[in-house]
Amino acid sequence: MTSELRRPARTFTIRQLCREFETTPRALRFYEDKGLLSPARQGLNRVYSYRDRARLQLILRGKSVGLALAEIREILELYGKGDGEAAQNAKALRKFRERIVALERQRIDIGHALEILQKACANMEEQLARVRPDLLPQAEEYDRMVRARVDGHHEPAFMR
Amino acid sequence: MTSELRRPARTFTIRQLCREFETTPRALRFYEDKGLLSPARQGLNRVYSYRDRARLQLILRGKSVGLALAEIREILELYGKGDGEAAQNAKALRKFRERIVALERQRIDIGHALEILQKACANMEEQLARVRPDLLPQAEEYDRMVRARVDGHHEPAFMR
DNA sequence: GTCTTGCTTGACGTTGACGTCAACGGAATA
DNA sequence: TATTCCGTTGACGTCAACGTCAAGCAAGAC
Repeated sequence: MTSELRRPARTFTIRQLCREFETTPRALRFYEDKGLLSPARQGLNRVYSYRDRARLQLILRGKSVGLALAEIREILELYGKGDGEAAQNAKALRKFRERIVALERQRIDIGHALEILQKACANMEEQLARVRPDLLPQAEEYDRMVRARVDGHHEPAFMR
Repeated sequence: MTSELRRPARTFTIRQLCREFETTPRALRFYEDKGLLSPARQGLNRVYSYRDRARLQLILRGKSVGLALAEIREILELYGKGDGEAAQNAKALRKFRERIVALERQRIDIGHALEILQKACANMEEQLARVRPDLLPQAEEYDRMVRARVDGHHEPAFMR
C-alpha cells in the first residue's frame, strides 16, 4: 500500500545514523527528548526506520539553514497527522520565507560590519606605517616583540 | 600635559551613559565585572570619565562587528599598560582580520542557506500549484484553513 | 517624615543545543 | 572468564551576554 514495499525493511542503530550524518548519539537523544524523533525500541535500544532517518535528514537540513529545533518540530508535527503533505509544505513555506528574510537582513549586517572592519584595518595600517613601519608586514608577530619601547602615548587610532 | 586640558572635566553617571549609548546599567556593570571597564567611585556610586566613555564606545563598536567581550578586553588591556597605541593597534589589527575572515565565511554560509531555501520554496510552490493551487497566493493563510481535506498522503516535497 | 528616584550588591534565571559524567546492562570477542 | 563495545537513563555542566529579582542605601522633593 505504501512505497515502502520496494525498500528493504532495514533499520538503523543510533550510531549508524550518527556516522552517516556526522552527529552524536547525544544529539539524536536530544532531538527525541524535544519531540522531533520517536524511534521504535527493541527492549531499551532505539531502532530507527527509514522514516526516522528521513526525519533526521530534515532536522539537519533545517538546522543547516538556521531553523531552530522548535521550528523544525512545528513542521514535522504536521507530518503524519492526517492533513498530509500540503499542510506541511504550506507551513514550511512560511517558515522558509521568514528565514530568508532574516538571513538577508543578517547578510546585510555582516556587510556593514565588514565595511567598518576594513576601514578600521586601513586606518590602523596607515597609522602603523607612519609610527612603526618596521612591524607592518607581519603585524601578527607583534605579540612576541612587545618588549620594544614606544615613544608617545596618544589616543587609539582604530575604529574611527 | 595631556589633551584633556581642553575638555571640561565632566563625568557621567551610569544612566547617562546608558541613555547615550542605548544600553542598560546591567550591561555596564557586567562589562565592569568582566574587566572591560573600571570607573571611579564616589562612595558606592560609579563615576565614569571621558576615558571610560571612550572605552565603552569601543566596547560597543567591537560588539557591533561581532567581537566577543573577551576579545575586546584583550585589546583594551593593552591600552594604558605602557606600550601605547602601536601595540593596541597591532593587536586589534589581528583581531579584526580574524573577524573579517570569519564574517566572510559566515556570509558565504548564509548564501548557501539562501540558495537552499529559495530552491526549496520554488519546489514547494510548484508542488502546491499542482496539488492545491487554491491556497497558493497566500500560503501564509493556510493555517486557518487546515480543516480542508486533502487527497493523498505521500512523502514531503520540501527540501529536496 | 515619607515618597520617589537612582544607585548599589548579590544571586539566580534565561536561551539553545548539546557535552560530560556516573552507573548500569547485554552481547560479542579473546 | 574477562574485556570491550555499544547501548541505556538520568542529571548536571557549558557558553555568552546579559535579564530579573530581592533587599537596601542616600539624596532631594513634597
